[in-house]
Amino acid sequence: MTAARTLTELEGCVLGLVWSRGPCTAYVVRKDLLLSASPHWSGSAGAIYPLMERLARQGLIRSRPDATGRRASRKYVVTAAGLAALRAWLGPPLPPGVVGIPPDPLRTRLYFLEALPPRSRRRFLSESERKVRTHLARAQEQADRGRGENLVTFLADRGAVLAMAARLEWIHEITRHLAK
Amino acid sequence: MTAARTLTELEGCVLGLVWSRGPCTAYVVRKDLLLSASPHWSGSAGAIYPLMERLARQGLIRSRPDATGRRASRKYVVTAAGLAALRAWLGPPLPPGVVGIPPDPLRTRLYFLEALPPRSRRRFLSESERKVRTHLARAQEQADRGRGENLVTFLADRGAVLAMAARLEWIHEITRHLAK
DNA sequence: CCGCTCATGTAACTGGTTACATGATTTA
DNA sequence: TAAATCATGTAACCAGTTACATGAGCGG
Repeated sequence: MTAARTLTELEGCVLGLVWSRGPCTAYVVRKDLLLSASPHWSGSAGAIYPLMERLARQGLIRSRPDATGRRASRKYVVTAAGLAALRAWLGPPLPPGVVGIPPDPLRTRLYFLEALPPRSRRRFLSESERKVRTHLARAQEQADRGRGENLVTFLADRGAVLAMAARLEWIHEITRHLAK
Repeated sequence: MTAARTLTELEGCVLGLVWSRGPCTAYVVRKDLLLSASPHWSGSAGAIYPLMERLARQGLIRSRPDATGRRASRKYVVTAAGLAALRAWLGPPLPPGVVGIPPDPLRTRLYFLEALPPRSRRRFLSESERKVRTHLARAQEQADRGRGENLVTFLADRGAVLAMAARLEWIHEITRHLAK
């Protein structure tokens, strides 16, 4: 257990997943990320396995060999130090990177919309509209599915729904302004 | 000019900035990122200078020595190949990473809210509310400032405003549900 | 002239991606 | 039993961060 570093987003998230899943393998955590509604979480093996070793070496999670399978496998649990680190990562206090304007690759691109010829511009907007609408519907389904289960998870999923709904409204606003 | 890779978000953004600023130094680009409303763009020198060299080596931007100063300095412009690469990066087509649910570190944390003791939970929410509100106001100001200038820039800034407004609404929703 | 900020970098480090390897388990 | 998928990794690479260096111009 070396000196406490500040956790990256992925580290904090993985620590949180191990906390919420109880004793679980690295693959369970990985799957959660792979199946996440947001494409942001890649859940690549090359990220997860070394990361969890790292957390274990720092004493934030502990592993014991998994008896059930024939193959080498370990189940992880969060230690007391791990819970403290998770809480510190969660905040409060909430740093600017957490509460400030979040990144949005679609917004980033929009700043340079005029670099596209008019025809592509229109296609950019119509395709955005269509695809964002689709992803919004998917987010809505996910939230509805988890409605009865865990309230906090449902509320977190609602965040994605509201974010996508706002994005869709925004695209409509843009289209109106640029149609003239 | 080696074979075309797909650009990273930062590369695409920098290419776009050089395109929109006309001939400009690396520092001008860097400043734009440093002064950006979103904490996502760090604009660290160690990222920008090598990145722009990279783009130059690929023939996407071209530099000529800047005559005005005594010190070594170069101004960059986008080449024809650079404009093509910029347009390809902008899309359409828009990949899932661009139109899908964007990352939000606050939402990520919310999934694990129950790992906090009740008192911290309430502080987490009240601090979120307060800080998101502040950042929303700042985003609003930025949009208002650019209102008369460039329409597209204004509309892009509006995206940040709407995203933050949605976040604020979301926090209120959470607070209502958890107060009971 | 001294110190401060501007401006242009560089070097070391590191977290995450991509691609590969491989044994175990299931399915056709 | 052959093929596909599950599950657990590993190795090379790379983009971006942190921290440092350094000269130019400017305000006192």
